[in-house]
Amino acid sequence: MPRKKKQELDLTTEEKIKAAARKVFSEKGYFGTRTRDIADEAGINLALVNYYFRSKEKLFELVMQEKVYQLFGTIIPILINPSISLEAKIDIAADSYIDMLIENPELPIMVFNEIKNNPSGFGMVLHISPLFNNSSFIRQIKERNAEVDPMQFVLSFIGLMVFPFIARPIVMAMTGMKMDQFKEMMKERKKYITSWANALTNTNKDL
Amino acid sequence: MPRKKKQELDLTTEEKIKAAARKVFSEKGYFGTRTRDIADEAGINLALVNYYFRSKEKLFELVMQEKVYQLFGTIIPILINPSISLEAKIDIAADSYIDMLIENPELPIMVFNEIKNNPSGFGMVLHISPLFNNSSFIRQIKERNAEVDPMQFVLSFIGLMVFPFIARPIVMAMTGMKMDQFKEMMKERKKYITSWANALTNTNKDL
DNA sequence: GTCTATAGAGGGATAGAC
DNA sequence: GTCTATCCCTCTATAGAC
Repeated sequence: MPRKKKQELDLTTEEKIKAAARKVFSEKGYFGTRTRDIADEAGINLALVNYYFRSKEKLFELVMQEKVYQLFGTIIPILINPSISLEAKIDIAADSYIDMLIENPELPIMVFNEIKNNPSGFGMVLHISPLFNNSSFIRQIKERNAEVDPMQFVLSFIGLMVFPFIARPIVMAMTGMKMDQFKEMMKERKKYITSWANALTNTNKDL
Repeated sequence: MPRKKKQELDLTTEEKIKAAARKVFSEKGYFGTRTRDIADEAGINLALVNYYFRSKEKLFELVMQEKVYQLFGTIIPILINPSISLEAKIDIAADSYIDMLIENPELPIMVFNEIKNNPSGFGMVLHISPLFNNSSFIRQIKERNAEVDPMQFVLSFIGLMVFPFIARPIVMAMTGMKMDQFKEMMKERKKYITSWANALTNTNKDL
């Protein structure tokens, strides 16, 4: 394998195609993407897409598996780790998860939309993650405030972080924000989310 | 126009096609939909789709305009109405908006995804809605708690209602919920959202 | 208005040369 | 491994009979 000899920075053809596929599938979705788009983006020939990955569908499944793991596999391990306190989980998750989303702003809408198109296909990916059912996160929420439904809280906590990215085109259109400003706003949002998440677990005090 | 003579419940062909288009476009998106799917769903001939609506694209734009109005046009008037108090807005919006979403669970993901594919196309639809910039909702939030950024609050409030519908396939897969249970959970969620939204505007008390 | 038949373009996949 | 050329199916759109 003498491929690293000449140009250290160059990717293999296979990696070029995968990188192009990640980009184009994210932007246009499965049906909106033509294999020709991927080949052009990768700067290689159309036939090579099928040479390395049997079909458009196989390539898409590969990319989707990565995306699903990126979207869920990065936050669930934090939340179900029994040796981290609830406050620390909220802090760590809000900080690192939003950073990840800022780097991948189209990840949530892409994953949720494509899963809607093929819900059965991703059951296997998700059974890795028993977030509900006796995870430490759920137990910690119950201990903190027995009147808060843990599932409602999880939905709220994740939603507070993820939703702005899904609504991003609308938000930017309505406010006139540019991409940089949006990202700045999301960094600013971290502190709201941690304080609000802490408030949410103590709801009744406010009523 | 003797079309109501025989069967009062029957729709005109044009309405049948539009209804079918709403359903199929919602489920499969623009590129995933074939005009044949719409014709089959409507129980009519393929050629009639082009007879009544010049093209697939024109029909899609028509449907999208309806969907965008349904998703935003139903909540924004409530929020910017100066004669409703902040608490009442939160109550009314949480109640009626979630009811609407329960009736149209695929509406948010459909709209957000298709807008992502064509952000420029919907600028005109959205300029109707100056939600930010001196609306009564923004002013009321500022008055209530000067330390809460109104935009952050709006994002949170809308997100708490909308996000579960976007994540619905995942939530159902992870919890084993059926559709009826999901809808029940969302009705239950109304009271969390109102209490949490009230708590969010008073964040600092909890820190 | 509604149908059948088909034109015409586009796109996934592959054969075969190099 | 990489390219060119092309097969062949699918899909939008329309022509034209009824």
